[in-house]
Amino acid sequence: MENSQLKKAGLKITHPRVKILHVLESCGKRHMSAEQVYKYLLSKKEDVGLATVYRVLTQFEAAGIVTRHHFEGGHSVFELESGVHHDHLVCISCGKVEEFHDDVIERRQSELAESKGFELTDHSLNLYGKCADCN
Amino acid sequence: MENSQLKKAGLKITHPRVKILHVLESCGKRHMSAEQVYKYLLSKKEDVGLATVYRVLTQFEAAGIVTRHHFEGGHSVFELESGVHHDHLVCISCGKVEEFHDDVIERRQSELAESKGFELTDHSLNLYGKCADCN
DNA sequence: ATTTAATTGAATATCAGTTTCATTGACTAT
DNA sequence: ATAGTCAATGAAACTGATATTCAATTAAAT
Ligand SMILES: [Mn+2]
Ligand SMILES: [Mn+2]
Ligand SMILES: [Zn+2]
Ligand SMILES: [Zn+2]
Repeated sequence: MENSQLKKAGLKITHPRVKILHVLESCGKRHMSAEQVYKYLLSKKEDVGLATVYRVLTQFEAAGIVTRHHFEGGHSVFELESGVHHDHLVCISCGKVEEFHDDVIERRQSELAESKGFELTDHSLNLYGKCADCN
Repeated sequence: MENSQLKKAGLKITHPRVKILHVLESCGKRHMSAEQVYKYLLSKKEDVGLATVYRVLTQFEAAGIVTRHHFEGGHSVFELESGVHHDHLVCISCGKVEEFHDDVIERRQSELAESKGFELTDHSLNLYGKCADCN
């Protein structure tokens, strides 16, 4: 179960870590801010401090358990690492997030970086617009 | 000269606004944070408050005079609106920023959004890596 | 020159996120 | 199971980027 993930990452099996991981796995939203995770836990009467949520999410990121994204508006959102790289399409009206992966774009990015002499380590591609429901 | 840009945007021609616009046009760096603009002005003995720099840059953005970007690391960077859309390649080591435009990527983005039923309004694509000098 | 509404700088507030520190709790070795 | 040890926690204080408030100033209109 979840605990093996923590064990493998060299993290002690603590109540907050187990709960936070569980939220990410089972609450339905794939992309959540620290604030959202915290409030969700509160609503479930789980007693976890906000500082701990931030700390644990950062540890999970370092351990490769989650990925952090910076969408518009400053605050980070986290999602369980799926193992498959993808980018995001975000509805500016309702906040819905769709994921996509496009080989053509990925390849072009690499070519571009190479042509400028850059050794690419990372990229972020976010498309913003209004989703079908919000139009 | 610069003043017509302000006039056109319906902004009064004030000392801070003229100075800030002038920095963006003539200081050499195309991409600057509010902090950088502020310090540059200080170094030139121009007496402009930091709050004003933030305020004016935000007004310039609303007026379409500058574009704001959110690169990794929290703080916004601004550049004069060139009229030509482009994306960015950022060196994570020295901070150098290269601009690029790729029709293939742009087209694919539109297609992707459309296929998901999104009406695209904006996007941000940033590539991060180490530039030739930093390798 | 006078009027008036916009703009400014300094100080204060905000907001997400981080750090500190005393307390609690998870593993380890009996 | 028990005790010992060090990591993890929660609350509160702090941070850094940016926004807001407000009294004083200033650009434009008269
Ligand atoms: Mn995702
Ligand atoms: Mn640019
Ligand atoms: Zn929507
Ligand atoms: Zn570099």
